[in-house]
Amino acid sequence: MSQTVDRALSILPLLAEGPADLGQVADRLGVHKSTALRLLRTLHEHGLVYRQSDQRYRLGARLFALAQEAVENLDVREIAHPHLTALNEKCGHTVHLAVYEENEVLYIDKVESRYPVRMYSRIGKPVAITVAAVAKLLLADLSEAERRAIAEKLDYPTYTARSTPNAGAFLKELAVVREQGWATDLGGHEESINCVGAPIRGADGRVVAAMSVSAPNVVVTAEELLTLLPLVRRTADAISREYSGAVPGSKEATTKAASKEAPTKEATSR
Amino acid sequence: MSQTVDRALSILPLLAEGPADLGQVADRLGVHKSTALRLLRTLHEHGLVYRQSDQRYRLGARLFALAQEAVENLDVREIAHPHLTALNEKCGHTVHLAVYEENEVLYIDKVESRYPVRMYSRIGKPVAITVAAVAKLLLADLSEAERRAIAEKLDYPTYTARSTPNAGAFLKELAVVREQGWATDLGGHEESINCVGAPIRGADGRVVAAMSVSAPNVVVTAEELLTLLPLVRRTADAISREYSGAVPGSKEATTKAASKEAPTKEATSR
DNA sequence: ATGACCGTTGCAACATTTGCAACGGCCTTC
DNA sequence: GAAGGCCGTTGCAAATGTTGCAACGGTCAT
Repeated sequence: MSQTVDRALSILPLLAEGPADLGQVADRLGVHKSTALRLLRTLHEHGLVYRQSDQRYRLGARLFALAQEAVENLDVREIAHPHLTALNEKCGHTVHLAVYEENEVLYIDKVESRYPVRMYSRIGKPVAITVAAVAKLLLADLSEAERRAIAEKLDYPTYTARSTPNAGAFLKELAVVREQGWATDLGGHEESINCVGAPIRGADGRVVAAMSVSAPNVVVTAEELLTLLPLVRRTADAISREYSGAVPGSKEATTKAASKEAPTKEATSR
Repeated sequence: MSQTVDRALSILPLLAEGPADLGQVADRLGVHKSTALRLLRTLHEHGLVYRQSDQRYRLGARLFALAQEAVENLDVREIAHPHLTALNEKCGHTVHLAVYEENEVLYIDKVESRYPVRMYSRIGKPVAITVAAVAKLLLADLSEAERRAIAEKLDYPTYTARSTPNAGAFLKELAVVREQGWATDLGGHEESINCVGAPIRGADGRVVAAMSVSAPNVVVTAEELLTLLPLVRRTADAISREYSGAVPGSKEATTKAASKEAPTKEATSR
């Protein structure tokens, strides 16, 4: 819609691939060097882009700060986190939390099977959408039209022999997941890894996030992992309750945002 | 420099505070709703902004994906290398760069005491983890639980009389290193070789790599080598700064001459 | 049903952005 | 050591893209 901004923002994914100099940026944007320079300068002023000592550009620290702030503002994550760590302490395996947004499923939290986390670097990663348990859970909650539209657009990579092969199989699987209220990924992404997952629902009953427990074959068999299902579902339900029940006030789930939002209007400065 | 882009980017930190609707964004930008709408649309197309079901805008998913990708493609070695060679030219000794990975510490770069190097044959080699300065630096940053777990599992070969003898001594040494922010290896690996090292930290303050300067006794005594410590630390800090990217608002004092940095943000029109 | 609020769109005037050409620094090459 | 090439940078005029306005349609509360 806005050409200038569009060009400027196109620089970001370009730089995410690796550092680039002015000429490269200008070329890939299809604009003059001078134009690219001005865009980069503006990005630089906002800290989204950083200039290294060899004069090449790369993504800047502010971007990470923004991403982190955004993650923290996702209140599902805030509420879920203690439950996830508790679950991890009980079963010892890796626990994931994911949300659906704009045709993507992303991990927004993770508790490693050992360490107490802080790995902000790992979260934010797009999920293997056609096979992951959390992805199935999140997509299964969409309307049939949406599900079909998305299923058609997806690629179906054959990670393993058990990967979802095509749109038809995927839609069928989603229907099953939708019906039973939980999902698995048994070696569909990596041959030796199994997952069981359950949905987290908001006050209106819609799925707002999904969680899963993952473990390698060599530690527990798929059958053993499935025995954790009740525990996983109970945890997910506990999160759901807390998530939907926490806000006594108005309509929806935007908990703390509403509290200090309304009065501010002039309060900004520079 | 570019007004349009400048406005669009100003929306991001605004949204980081919490979700906002079109009117709020327009007000705080000081522009018309229609203008704000078009900017938001462009941001939305690029996934930097997400529109929740109540029509308000939030920071979007691609922000995470970008940060994630950037982190993965961030090459410490690439950034560090010029600094390492510069240090080598100043002091003449061998300079090492190492990272921790999967219970191992590996050299990932090395500048020989003479030649400008391309000795990639040596790098990739596991480090004597119980004695090397870089190993101490990398392990010292782990959580106490992790440190202990690793210390227990390690062997403590007696390379020399000064080698770290056992887990207890190692943990104690790690505590010291963690506290003082630098490390040494005085004849712990080879009787006649001394090292001083310093950590390289990422944007979140965690140690992502470690560097050290090594020299044989016959060239410089341990005391003389220690006089290089400030230089080593300064180099490591410079690499850290460059690795994490610049801080947005303030001035930056990274490398050589900050020749023409004058144009502050006041230069804008109106 | 009425009014208010909010997001959205087409349009014309305007300001902003764009590409160009030229400069200066740095490095390699002859 | 000079010549040539490469890269980032700047001022300028043309023109393209952006802006604010006014009006529309939808939703919600009165």
